[in-house]
Amino acid sequence: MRETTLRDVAELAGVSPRTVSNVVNGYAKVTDATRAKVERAIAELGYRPNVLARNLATGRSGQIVVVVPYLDTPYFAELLQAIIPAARKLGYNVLIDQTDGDREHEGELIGRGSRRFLFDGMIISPLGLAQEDLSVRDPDLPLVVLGERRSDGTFDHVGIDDVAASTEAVSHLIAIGRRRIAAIGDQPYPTGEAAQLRTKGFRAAHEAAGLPVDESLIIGTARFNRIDGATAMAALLDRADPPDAVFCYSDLVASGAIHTILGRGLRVPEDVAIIGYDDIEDGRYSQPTISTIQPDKKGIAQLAVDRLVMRIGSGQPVAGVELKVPHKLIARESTTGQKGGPTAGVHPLP
Amino acid sequence: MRETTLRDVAELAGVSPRTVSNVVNGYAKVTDATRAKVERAIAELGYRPNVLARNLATGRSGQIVVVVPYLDTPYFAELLQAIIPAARKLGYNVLIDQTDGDREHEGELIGRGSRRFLFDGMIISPLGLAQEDLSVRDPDLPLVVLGERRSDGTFDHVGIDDVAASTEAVSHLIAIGRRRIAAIGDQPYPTGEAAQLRTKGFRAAHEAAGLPVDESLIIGTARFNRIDGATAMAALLDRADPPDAVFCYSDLVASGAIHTILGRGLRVPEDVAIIGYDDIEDGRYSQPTISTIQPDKKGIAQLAVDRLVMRIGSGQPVAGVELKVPHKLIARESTTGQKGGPTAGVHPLP
DNA sequence: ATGAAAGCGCTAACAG
DNA sequence: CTGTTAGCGCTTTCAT
Repeated sequence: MRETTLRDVAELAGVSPRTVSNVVNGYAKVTDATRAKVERAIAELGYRPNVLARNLATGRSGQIVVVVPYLDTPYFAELLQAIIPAARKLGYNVLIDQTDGDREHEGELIGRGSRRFLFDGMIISPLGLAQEDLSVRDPDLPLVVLGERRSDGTFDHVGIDDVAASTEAVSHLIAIGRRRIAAIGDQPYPTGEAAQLRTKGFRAAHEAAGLPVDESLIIGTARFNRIDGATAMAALLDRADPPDAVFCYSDLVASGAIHTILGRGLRVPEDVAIIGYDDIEDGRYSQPTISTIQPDKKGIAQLAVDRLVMRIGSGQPVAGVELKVPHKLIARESTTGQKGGPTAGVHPLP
Repeated sequence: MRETTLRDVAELAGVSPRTVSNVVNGYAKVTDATRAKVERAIAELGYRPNVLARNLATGRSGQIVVVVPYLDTPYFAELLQAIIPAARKLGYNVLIDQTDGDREHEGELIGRGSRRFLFDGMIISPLGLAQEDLSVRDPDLPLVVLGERRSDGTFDHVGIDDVAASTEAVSHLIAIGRRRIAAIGDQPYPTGEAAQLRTKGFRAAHEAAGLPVDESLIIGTARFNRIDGATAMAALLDRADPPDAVFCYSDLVASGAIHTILGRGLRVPEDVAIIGYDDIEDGRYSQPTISTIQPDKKGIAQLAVDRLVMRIGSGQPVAGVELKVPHKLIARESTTGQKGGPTAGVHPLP
């Protein structure tokens, strides 16, 4: 049995396809009488518009793609969890791509290539792409960039103020009396802008407190994973003069660092205080709970989707803007040492 | 400037659209000479086929949708991470939906409703849907179900042998000398089949060892999250006769339980041994590392995608089958107590 | 406010 | 092996 088409509906309702289309899309003005007739016909036939046909006719797919380096990194998973419903609410389906931080893969995506018609816009959290790479792309692709890049004026950028957030994190460590503070996660090369902003905050906090920065306490890592934190922390503890606090560039790094510290029989925060970044759910349940910088993930998701849909809607190129979303310092056991029940230190959920 | 179309290519190459289509899709036999001509024209014009048009013509979207309850649950994130490349390799794009375990939402999806033409098939990990609900659905939708359901013969089901795996987990606790073993995560109601299978394994292990089951040690939880584990564990420790081991129905539950135990100044595994389920990455880094049941996630992803694509390809309905994927018991510190470096107890990655 | 008709760009049945 | 041609089902300009 053939699927019922718009034409079938038109016939049954005794109107033209044009009118049915109008009713379905709520377009032009339609008499209440005809609208009722059409709607009855639709109900009777169980008609559902064929999205594929509509896509071809309109030249739009009604889909946006979200590109992240890793899906199983809690931060990105949590972000996606927020983006999907926000997009759905505006009538867009979400396609997901993961790139493993591969520069070529990311580059191909923003160049659009073979999947050109598959999505109307893109939200990307680049890892492998350097700042300049972002400018070499399909200029017609509506684009919103997440994380630590700067807009070149052709796309929007949504993120938190990383330097300010990092400064707060390190200032917090100083405020609780720590003086030998290490940083884990620096990436002093073109694609490591995220990391560099955090290092900048690390320095700023020292300067504000009138403390010198021990350069040897800034440890670089290729990625922001647990293993990186665990390894870097081991190196720090092997020193003759280990730090009494560490600013980790992600909660995952913090988790790895804590693992190493506890594994050596030392205590957190008594021997070494730890603060992370991202406020992933794990940090609220780890032992000890992890102090962190909490970006407003829902805010990021909502803003990114709103801007992207706006860009798609406006046929014209829109000037790219920098959008800052609020963040918050969440002090938990890994710096304060205060114990509590399973939800101690958890920021109240909305 | 108009996009170049297949017709433009045909013209430039001096052949018919039909031939260009053949070349692009590698369909019928084409002379090497004409193929070369066409390919040159394609390159010259920078032609990219319009997926939207192709979709309409073929009646297929080239997309599959993966439906999970929560994206930010590590187990699902890790599974998705495996599914996406597997699907991409077979030429399918992946749409992702999260349902929050909402029965209605899941029901609407397998009924297909308005997005009927948007995807050619579905992989779903149902949470809110009971076994019977799965049978009430669009019979033309190629479907592969993940997790703990049974096939009703119209769809495929991919999963591990939960009863066997659970039995192994509990037998492991018995093998290390524990006798008062609790279970956290039972769900004795229609949508709790996953949980019930694990409870079945829990009983089976006791029976095999000739141990009685203390029914009061089987704790129900609404979900499999950290907070559920933390709360249930607190109740267990409040008893006059607390358990000396706990089988947790997910690693997240285990993580919450450990949080509670350590928070009370008790030790894992000395005072209470813990084993989880799923082998999420967190478990390899938590303190202590968590013993668990490791399902072959890549195997599940590959099998699910393969079967689904096969179903889509065969126009005819295919008899649904039960597909079992291997699992493995991974003993880590939370049961063995052995310490190690950051990767101790980690199952070697492929 | 509604009808008629021309595509959107591709695929595939039907020749040849 | 290749050309011709008729749609896929919807949107949308142009009339009326």
